[in-house]
Amino acid sequence: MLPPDFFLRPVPAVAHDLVGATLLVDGVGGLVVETEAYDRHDPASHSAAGPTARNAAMFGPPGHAYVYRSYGLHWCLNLVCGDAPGAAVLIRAIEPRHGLAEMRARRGPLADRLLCSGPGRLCQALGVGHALDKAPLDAPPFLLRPRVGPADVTAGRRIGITRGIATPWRFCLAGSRFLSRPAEKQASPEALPLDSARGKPLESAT
DNA sequence: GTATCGATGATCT
DNA sequence: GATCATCGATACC
Repeated sequence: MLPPDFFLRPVPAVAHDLVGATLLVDGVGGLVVETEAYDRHDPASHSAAGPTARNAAMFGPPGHAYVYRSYGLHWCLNLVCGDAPGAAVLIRAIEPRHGLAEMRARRGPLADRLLCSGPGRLCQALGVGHALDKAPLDAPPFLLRPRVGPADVTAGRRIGITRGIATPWRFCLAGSRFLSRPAEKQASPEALPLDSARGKPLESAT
């Protein structure tokens, strides 16, 4: 179980700390390896324009799920959290650890690395759908266990959005083979000259 | 390896 | 009518 106030902190901190946590739905799931943070003052967020029927869960109590349909065919799972209403963490990828047979039955006979490597894929693999919108995360079918040891977590730009693209609120477990896409290179001081020559440096958040 | 495109439907302008 | 917090197939390098 997670500490009671785990979800009451600023969204980027929660998104960061969810990397390495274990997430199961009816016993099926594994290690969270990729997350993204969204909040009310974020043009990329569903909550940016205020409460609507779809995003109601984001304005409800933290510690509950926000599940929405994406592109008409996929489901995406968020964990509502933050120190103000309208914030949530999108779960983008999981390293499959439990219920592999169930996942393959739902997803097809795919390679393990393709089972949960994307927000739509993981929802299909774990059986997450609209029925779990607004469901509490501290009760069945959910099971959330915090990360045990230290983890090497990278921050980078979020994926698949057209606004707020500079905000580095995507968090990945470094070196994981189960990400939806590779993590961005981290701007370490020594590598800066090389990285700058190769690509654009991250712009600052806000 | 990257690029592009169609599926498909709720949501919002 | 346009826009998606996506995925999988296909074409090409």
